[in-house]
Amino acid sequence: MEGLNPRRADAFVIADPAARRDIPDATVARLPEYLRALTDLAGRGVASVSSEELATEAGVRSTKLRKDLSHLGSYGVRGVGYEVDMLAHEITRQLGLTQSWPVAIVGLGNLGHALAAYSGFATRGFHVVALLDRDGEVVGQKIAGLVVGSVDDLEQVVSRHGVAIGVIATSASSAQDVCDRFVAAGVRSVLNFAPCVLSVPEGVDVRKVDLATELQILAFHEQRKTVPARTGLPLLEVAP
Amino acid sequence: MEGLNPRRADAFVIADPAARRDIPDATVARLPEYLRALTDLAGRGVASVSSEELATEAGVRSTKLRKDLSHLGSYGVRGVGYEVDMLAHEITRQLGLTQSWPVAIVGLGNLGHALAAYSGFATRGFHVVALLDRDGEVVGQKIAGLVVGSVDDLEQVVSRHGVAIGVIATSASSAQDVCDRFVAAGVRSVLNFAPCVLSVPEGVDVRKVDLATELQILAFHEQRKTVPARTGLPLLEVAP
DNA sequence: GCGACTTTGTGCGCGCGTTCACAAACACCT
DNA sequence: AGGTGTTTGTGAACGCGCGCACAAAGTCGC
Repeated sequence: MEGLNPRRADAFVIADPAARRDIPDATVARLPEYLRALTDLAGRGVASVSSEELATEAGVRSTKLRKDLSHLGSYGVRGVGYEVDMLAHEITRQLGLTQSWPVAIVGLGNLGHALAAYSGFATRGFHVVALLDRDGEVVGQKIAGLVVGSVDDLEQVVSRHGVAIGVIATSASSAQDVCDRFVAAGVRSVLNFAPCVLSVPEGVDVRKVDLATELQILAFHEQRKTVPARTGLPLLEVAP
Repeated sequence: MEGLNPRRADAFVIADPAARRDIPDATVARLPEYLRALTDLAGRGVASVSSEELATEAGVRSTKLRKDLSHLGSYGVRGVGYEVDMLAHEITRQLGLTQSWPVAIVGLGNLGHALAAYSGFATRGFHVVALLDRDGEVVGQKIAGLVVGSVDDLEQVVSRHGVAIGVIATSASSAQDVCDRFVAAGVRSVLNFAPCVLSVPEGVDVRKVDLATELQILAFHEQRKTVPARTGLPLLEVAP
């Protein structure tokens, strides 16, 4: 695409148009969904999409999609749309998924077990390099093609495999300890499935996924649906 | 649990101070975390907390916590703090967790299996009433004390158990179909683990959890940390 | 080659959410 | 009782993100 629109100054690096401009967090959070939609479309043999179609596929409004994409640069063609492969590649690059990131999973209970076997990781830019557990019963077992190691070797595993992202699927009581050791070993990105808050130093990112939390948020809205006005009683109508 | 929060009320229920004021979405999303923190504290025997302590426990700033709580009413005592039990009960009530919600899980692959066995559901306001799968190989198996039923019986299961929340842990290709049947059967809250967008009619809430998405967001930031300036080429160094 | 049409990219206004600063309210001490 | 100290609750300012409206830029038909 560099060659298409370069009206001037070909002598200098035209590549990376708005390259390192900081991308809003809200946009970053949606890029994976766009990438997934694009991958779907590519799989169906679609070569080109309009922002309207892609937005529908990704579950957002087309204006929002276009504004999001504008932060990456100008990769569409007016009057036509976006080339699927090219846009997918660009988002892949922006997300840093041109390489596959090595991931370590600690805690192989029900959830950890499922994560280890989750194929979505491998197909979307990650590969699990190590499984660690505290329980001697679990250590040594083979899960999803990997032998579970002892959590005692965490530092060694991190440095040997260059683990970039640590996944914590332990109980809440062990999570902070595991997190501290990840951080001490140099890991600066953590995905936490334990229902607790992790404290980390500046420069370390933590994302939390709590299944019960999601259900509770749904419950809140569900309750408001099923009980339109609390009960029959005449609530005090405080006029503002 | 109905007995605790009786609909009736002797005409003058002063309780429900700012009762049905609409609570901002951002606040609702944090209430589960506050509840978890409070439950932790109660378990440790703490009877009273300041907003500062509770905020630390929940991973937010105290001002944000206080503003959030102010939307529920005035449950603190100035100069003292919040009574743990009372505040926990109030949040529980607001989230609609005074009752336990019946949940059905469809799709018992790795993830669905882990969800079925996840104890966090039971302890935090939900109980799994049914497990459904399409695969005849899986149907009939006993998982976490429940016999897996056929997805063909979905409608029947929903109405018999009064399923309020449907959890979709199928492949992306089956998710929309399962969702449609949930909705048709009267379910208005769906938690989707499949990597795809679900379209639902007005009045139905869908929350999506995508594990790969979370990792990809982390990868974006990780990349920006490890590659301060893109690659070897002489990028324009915009001095900050 | 030119006009009509389509679709992208973006400046602008608005609303929500977060943070700050401070008054209100309560406990405790003398 | 009154003064002091502590902590809550909230009005107000600020910043971010979303949606709208429209200009820019390309394609297509004739």
